[in-house]
Amino acid sequence: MNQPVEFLPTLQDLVKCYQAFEAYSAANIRALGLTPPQFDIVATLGNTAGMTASVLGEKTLITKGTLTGVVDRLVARGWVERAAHDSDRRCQIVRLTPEGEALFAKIFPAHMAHMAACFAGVGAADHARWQAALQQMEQLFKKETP
Amino acid sequence: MNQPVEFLPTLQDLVKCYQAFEAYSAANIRALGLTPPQFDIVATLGNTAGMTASVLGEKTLITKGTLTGVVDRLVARGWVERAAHDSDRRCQIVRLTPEGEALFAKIFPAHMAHMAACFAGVGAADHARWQAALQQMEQLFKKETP
DNA sequence: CTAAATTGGTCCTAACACGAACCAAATGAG
DNA sequence: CTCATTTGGTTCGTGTTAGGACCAATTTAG
Repeated sequence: MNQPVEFLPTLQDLVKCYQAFEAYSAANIRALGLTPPQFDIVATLGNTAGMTASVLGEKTLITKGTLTGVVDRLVARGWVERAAHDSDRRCQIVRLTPEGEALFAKIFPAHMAHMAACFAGVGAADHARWQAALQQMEQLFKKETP
Repeated sequence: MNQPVEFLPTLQDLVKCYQAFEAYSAANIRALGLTPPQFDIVATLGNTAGMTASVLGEKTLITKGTLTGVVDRLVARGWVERAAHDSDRRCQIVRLTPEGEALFAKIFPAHMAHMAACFAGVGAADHARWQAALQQMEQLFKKETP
């Protein structure tokens, strides 16, 4: 263990890369009038018939306690609604309202275009390399997580 | 614009990789008794004579409004103190107390060891590939950020 | 079938994030 | 020198976050 910091530059690059992405993406989402978690939920619900809150939490990686509040604010703005589940009375189906669908149709393509601008001129080989690297690193952390 | 989602898997992998790291790291930091931002600040101040709040904010990527509160809590726990700047009366020097230095000496190596466990068996070539990939991607976002 | 364990959501607390408004000190232009 | 601008920090409002306590509905074990 003579070089305890050999991996630090790798981690610093990971953090800097992620934060650069996050800053770039979040600025546009806020300009579109919502917060990143709100966009995440609207994008996940778009073009679906809705899903239970727990499934929505899994897809968006938002914990259930947080999800309640985020969905509350989207309901208050009229973009999302809760409905009862047919067979399991514990479940809440969360889905977009017609206004929410209209919002999705407007902002989702806009945000995709904003992100696509970053990747102009990037080829499939680059994507393959990056995805391989990221997936390898992800496994490093997951294999140590109990 | 026929393939508007070609880059999406890359972004999803970035997010998943970062969140796997964050979850693994944060769990250990909380087990050590502080929050990730608090650890960040203690680690940044460790083995220094202190620095102004604005420099500390730049190094830790914590905005100044947030920094006030995080430093407040560290001061309340006796690990950090504020001192006047010699020549500029607007500045606050933030630095570790002796108790803060002792904390740093205890938890910083512990957390490094915890992170090093993930990278057992990873060679320099892997680090080089990953760092290159992350730096390339970071530039994609930075060059589009005004 | 009844009791225990699990699951789905909500509520609570402490902490963080960001931006904007604000104040005091320092710097600049005239 | 004097006023306008910039800089360093604090404060405030809204929203996000994790985790835990909690409750009701469901499933499992015996």
